[in-house]
Amino acid sequence: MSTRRAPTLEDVAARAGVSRATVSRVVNADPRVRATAREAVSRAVTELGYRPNRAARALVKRAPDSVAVVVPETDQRVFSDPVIMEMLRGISEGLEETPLQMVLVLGRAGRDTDRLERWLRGGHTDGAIVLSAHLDDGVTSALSEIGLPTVMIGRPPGPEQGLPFVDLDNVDGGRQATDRLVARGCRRIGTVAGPVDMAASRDRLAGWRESLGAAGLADDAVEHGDFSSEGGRLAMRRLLAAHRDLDGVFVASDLMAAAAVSELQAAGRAVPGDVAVVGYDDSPAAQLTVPRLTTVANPGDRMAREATVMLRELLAGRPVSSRVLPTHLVEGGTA
Amino acid sequence: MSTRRAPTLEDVAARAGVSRATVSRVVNADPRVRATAREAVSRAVTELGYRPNRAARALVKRAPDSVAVVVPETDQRVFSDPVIMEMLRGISEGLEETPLQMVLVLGRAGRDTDRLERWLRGGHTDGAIVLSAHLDDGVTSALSEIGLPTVMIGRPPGPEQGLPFVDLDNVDGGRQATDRLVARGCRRIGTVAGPVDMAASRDRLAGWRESLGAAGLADDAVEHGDFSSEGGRLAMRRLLAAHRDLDGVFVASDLMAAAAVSELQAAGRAVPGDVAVVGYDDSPAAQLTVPRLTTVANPGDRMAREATVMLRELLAGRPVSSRVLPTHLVEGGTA
DNA sequence: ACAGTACGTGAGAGCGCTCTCACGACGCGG
DNA sequence: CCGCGTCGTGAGAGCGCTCTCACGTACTGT
Repeated sequence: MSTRRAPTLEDVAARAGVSRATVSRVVNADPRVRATAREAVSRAVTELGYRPNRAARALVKRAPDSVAVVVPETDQRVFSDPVIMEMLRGISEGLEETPLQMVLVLGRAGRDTDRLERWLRGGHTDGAIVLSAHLDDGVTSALSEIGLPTVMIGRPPGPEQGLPFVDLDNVDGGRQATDRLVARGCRRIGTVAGPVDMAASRDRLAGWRESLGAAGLADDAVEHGDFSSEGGRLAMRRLLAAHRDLDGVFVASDLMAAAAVSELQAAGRAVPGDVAVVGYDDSPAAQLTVPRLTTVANPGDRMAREATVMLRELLAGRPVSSRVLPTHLVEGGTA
Repeated sequence: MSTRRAPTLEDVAARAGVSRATVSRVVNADPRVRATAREAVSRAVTELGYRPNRAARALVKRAPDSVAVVVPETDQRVFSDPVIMEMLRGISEGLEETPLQMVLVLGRAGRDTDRLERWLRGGHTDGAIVLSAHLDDGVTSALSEIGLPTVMIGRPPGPEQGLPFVDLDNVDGGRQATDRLVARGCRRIGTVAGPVDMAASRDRLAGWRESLGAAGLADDAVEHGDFSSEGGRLAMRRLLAAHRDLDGVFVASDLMAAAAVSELQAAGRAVPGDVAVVGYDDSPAAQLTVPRLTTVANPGDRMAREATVMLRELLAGRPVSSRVLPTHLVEGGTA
């Protein structure tokens, strides 16, 4: 019943009748080992159930082996955000072919910042990817100070910390969405924007303004939602109450857009007949609406994947610069 | 510009004028070091920016240092499930005070099972926690075969693999919800159940049946939804069409319940006046409804936290048995 | 005054692995 | 038949850390 020591290279070597070095070569697929020796080793490995000790290996080859994925779980919003999961998947896929492990670090800014910072300083990982949908929470400044190779997903709000980021072009996304409404002939275009403290919301709103400005239309019909379904419904209701002549609306998230569409229909407006709607995210869940939402692609997984590429560059000692990925409109039936 | 070697214990020792052992003691907060020595070391540590090498440390103290958190991302459903995030947070919190790192492993069953299994066999971590909201995907059997200390969150559907699990008492939850409707005087009670392939849905449905059976009421008003808002709305619509005399509904998730409430209201039924509704999850997002949902607590974070406790027992070599945590009704205004 | 007992410290042996280096056994051309 | 290159292999030196053990040194009690 004693938990017997795990077999080591030494044990395998003894069993196979070769030296440690040879076993190491076989395990690491070094070609210059005679076939007979290789087989003997392989047999010994399986017989003993040998598994290389990760720590020992990491100790000697000083290569990076793990990256922290920091999710500053600031509030309930992030929490229910499917995009977070999508990004995690993107990172996971981007790291798939590398020996890098993805160490998840959750923490609520404010409450956990100290702990988080201490942990990051602890040198547990060789790099970090920060999902920063939010206002600066102290973590980013800590990271840039520590000097840990870091990539931010989503342009950090507030002053630049000098950390490279990947982001999607939310300004252009908002513009494309609104351009579509304009091109359709809408003259009175409102927007259900996202939370004011998120860079993505602000950018989409800016894009909406730019498009309207270029078209010479008014840009005063704005209501903010919290990116949730219910928030979208309420914002749409307020928007409609304040501007009864609305014939087009850009809603800054699909979840909100789906709710907005049903709110409009409940109010007796045909979509897109009376009011055209463009959403944002191209999220699968919100594509169940009838008619299917016209929306803007917002591939969080691609962004995340890009972040892993950048981080690997950093780990290799090469400098990287921030990237802003293009978005595009996804055709649907609501605009 | 050469990437100079990171400072080691040796360097710190030299700078502080003590031995490696003393530095090690200071770093590890060993009390038996004279204050003066301790200060000298601390100073040297900060001056040099010394950070202990995790690999070396792990090599010598053969203590477990990381656990895999396997999220079998089977389909879109999990993806948008806020409960997953809640569980991740619970695990994160449960591991907070331990040296264990949380290594996230995402993988879609089927497509990624091989890769996942290979990875798990690779011995990258010392244990695993599996978020198993789904039908068996091969990962669990692999884990029980490998012998890696593992705890499942959510009772695995299908045959027991001998792996310990934590779960919430969904049968009792369904029963409590329905008992409430019965106690309120409802005589014609339907349910919007969850997906048929999930243990949690099946258990809640079973609880609903038990309660109705005990009360001598019919249990034929059943519709299934996919746990999404839209799915709940549609299921409610079908349920109402099939059973116009409904005076009570147990909806197996808050997201669906919120949609069901608005669907009922749209159909001209007062809630809870004409039809009483009980949801499930006590999710913050779905608590925004007016009136506030009467629902069943479903603390994923507590379950996850319990899983970390169990895993730590396993890692310490002690046997553990599965646990089913109690749930309770949360008062609201819809029943 | 001396043994006994802390207590703080340093020397040094590993932990399991990789990797360089050297060495013997070949095969080749001259 | 000798020198040379090639190939497969083993010996052994670390990687950075922890931890045991032994050794002062400074207290106690008698």
